[in-house]
Amino acid sequence: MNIGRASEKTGLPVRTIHYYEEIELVVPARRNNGYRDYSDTDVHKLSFLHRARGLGFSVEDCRALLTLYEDRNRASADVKNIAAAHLERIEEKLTELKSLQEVLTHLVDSCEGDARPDCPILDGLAGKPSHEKEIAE
Amino acid sequence: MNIGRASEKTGLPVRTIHYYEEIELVVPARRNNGYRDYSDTDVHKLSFLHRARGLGFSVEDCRALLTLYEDRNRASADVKNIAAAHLERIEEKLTELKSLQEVLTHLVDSCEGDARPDCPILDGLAGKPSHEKEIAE
DNA sequence: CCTTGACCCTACAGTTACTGTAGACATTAT
DNA sequence: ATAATGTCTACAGTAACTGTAGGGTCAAGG
Repeated sequence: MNIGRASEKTGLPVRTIHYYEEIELVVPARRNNGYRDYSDTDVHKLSFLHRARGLGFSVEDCRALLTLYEDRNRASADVKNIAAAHLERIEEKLTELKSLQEVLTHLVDSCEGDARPDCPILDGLAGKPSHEKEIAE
Repeated sequence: MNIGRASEKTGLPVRTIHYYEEIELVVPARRNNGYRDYSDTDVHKLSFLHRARGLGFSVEDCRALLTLYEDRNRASADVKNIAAAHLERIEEKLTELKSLQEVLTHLVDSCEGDARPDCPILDGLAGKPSHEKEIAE
């Protein structure tokens, strides 16, 4: 399929898809007229990139993860190691997201309506346990 | 405290902390000798930035979130709207992270040991329901 | 067949968010 | 006192896009 359709399907801007070809992350086939021709597999990879990049994984992280996708015919020990390492990072991110969510939820719930100059919940923004006090340096 | 200590406490490189001053995200006090002097509040903000950036929020998103932190003395309707909007995005990210986690977990579990050329779990990488088939374009 | 509008191409420049380095001053350790 | 370490500013470089210009391609209507 053409790049425009691939862009629609994946949510990635055309220019970004161009870029991913340039850095050899997703290199599509070409038609006789020079147009890029994206397979469904290519589109999967692009969707995956959209996701993973949006979650703060670097392009090189993504390259490693895409390798899992492509190297499934090869020795799986390496594949497993890479995947496991990324799983750990995903779990960390999950924990952090949840705490961010909690803090914002409290913020919305408890500061609604009236201003509270010293709302202690905000201290949680940085992940600091709420019982800690500010200590002047 | 000095920038080096702030760097240790937050996990952010010194150069990045410089940058956040340059773009007026976290502007510390200065000592007589010209050294930056970070308060605990500054360190909170930096830790928060470290987190939120790692989770794929843009610097401008972070600026809005830090505004919540600083503007707690002001009208809270705007604050609430901003926080609520970000909560939605956090929930989306949570969903995506969880599905990424699930896919990688299956990958590690089921492709362990022996190579499976057509492991259907990999299709999930792009978030595609597993019953869908590849259809040549 | 011709044109017109939507889509595609490459190439080059600009932006965001850092990151590295150099040269100089300040502070701390021996 | 001196050496190591920490900090300063300023400028340059990198990663990951993003915008734009100038031109070719294609499908539909006249």
